[in-house]
Amino acid sequence: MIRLYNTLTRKKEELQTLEPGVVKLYVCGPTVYNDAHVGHAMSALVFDIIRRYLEYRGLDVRHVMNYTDVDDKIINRANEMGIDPFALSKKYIDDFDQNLEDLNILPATAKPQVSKTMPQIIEFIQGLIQKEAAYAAPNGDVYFSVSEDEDYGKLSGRKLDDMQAGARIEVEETKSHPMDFALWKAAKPGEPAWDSPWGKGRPGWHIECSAMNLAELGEQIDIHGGGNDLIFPHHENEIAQTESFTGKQFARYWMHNGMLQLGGEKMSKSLGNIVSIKEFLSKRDADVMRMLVLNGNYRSPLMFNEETLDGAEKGLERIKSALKLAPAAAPGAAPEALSALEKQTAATREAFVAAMDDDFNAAGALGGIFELVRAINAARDAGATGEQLQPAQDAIRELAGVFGLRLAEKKGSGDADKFIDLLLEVRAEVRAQKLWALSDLIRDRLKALGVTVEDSKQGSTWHW
RNA sequence: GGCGACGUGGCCAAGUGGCUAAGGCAAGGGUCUGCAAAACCCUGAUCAUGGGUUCAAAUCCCAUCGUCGCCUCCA
Repeated sequence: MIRLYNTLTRKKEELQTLEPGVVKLYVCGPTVYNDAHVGHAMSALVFDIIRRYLEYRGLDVRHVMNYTDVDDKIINRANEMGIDPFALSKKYIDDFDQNLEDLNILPATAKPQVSKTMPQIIEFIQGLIQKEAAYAAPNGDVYFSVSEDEDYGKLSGRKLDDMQAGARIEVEETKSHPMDFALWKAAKPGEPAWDSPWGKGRPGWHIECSAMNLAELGEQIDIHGGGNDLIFPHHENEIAQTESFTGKQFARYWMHNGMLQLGGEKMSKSLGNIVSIKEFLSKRDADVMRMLVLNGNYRSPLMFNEETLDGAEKGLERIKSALKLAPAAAPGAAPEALSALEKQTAATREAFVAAMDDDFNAAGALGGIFELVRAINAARDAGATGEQLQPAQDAIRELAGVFGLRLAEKKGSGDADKFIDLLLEVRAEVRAQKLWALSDLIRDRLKALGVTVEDSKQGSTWHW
């Protein structure tokens, strides 16, 4: 039984899907006007891990992630750069797709864009007007009427009366309630615009997700996800729109990831404390970012700094250490040692599922994996053969695979490999003659170049 | 000011009523090694603070302090 924390009810609930064996998952994607940063990566990783786990548990996941490609920021930036807004958004959509691939994130099964969903958006707005949940203002704007919505505020736990007190002073005259939000914005000169019953214009931010959800997944979905900074107003408004339109419950479960913290505050474009995904990947392996996410709780803030990244990277190395082969001459481990390894393998598998079933507790599941790592390394030290280690190592690969970890060996510039091999061959001769000073010099100089040499009775190995 | 989440060893963090409070990183000691590295073994927290409920609380309730997010665009 899979349980997950539902923002709507503030409780963990059992996952019961609308259709047996199928999970309809919608995750809010980025507004594409700039390089995506590691905060976006966190969100994408969280839901990738969730998706992979649901699939591991035998569920068919229909995963939709949208691109917001019509927006003030895109238009402004394109104008600044003197280029077409669609050329700009296209570039950043391609970039983001590449970022996701580099991070080993499975592509969504559908990736709708606002600019390609315009008829459905207009139809949606018309429907809301017909139901008197929305109204067109004289200037060509269309607003959603929050006071017509009985349970507005249920996701974020806000009440309209409370919010009015803090509402901005400069309320637009055309709104009948200060909290009403735009479904359609009348075109201003120089902006991309589409024809509509209310004149030329473009959609507001929230309506696109409601319309794309409806178009891709239908009136009701299982899980709606996104960063917790979207709870209000974005997700609140999505609920208001869709439920007013369909008269049915929209998403059954709302899942929100915590914010990535850089220097004690949320990483965001507006604060300017950004590390782009591209920049991150030029310095560290994609697995490191994933480890960082796995070691935390997806709902909590995630500390992103050199110390936590180093910890994640070392932890990753530790998991990889379990995959090292047994020496060819291994004599075989004693029966007690082998049964301990078998026991731990089974225990780790069991702990993994138990932890992940409980609101995707990856950190707990990871703990079990590390215990198996220790058991494997201990068995190898105790003389286990490759064949004896195999089942446990397969379990590591399998479970790490569910997490989306690649566990690939670090790669240097491939051309150097055969020269390093050659150097170590020569060094082996030097060592045979017990010329330790020279042997150590080679090892130290290689270390300075990023190559780590490890000596053992069976010979020397190296890695980047 | 309002709403929400949270505060576990130096750092990251699991655990939400009851066996010895997981695990990773860092640190120290040891085994192995010519020396290192890797691996393995060993060492440390009574759970922000103060009350309360209970036979029993890190785990429930109240208060205080602190951190973060949202209330404007944001993953």
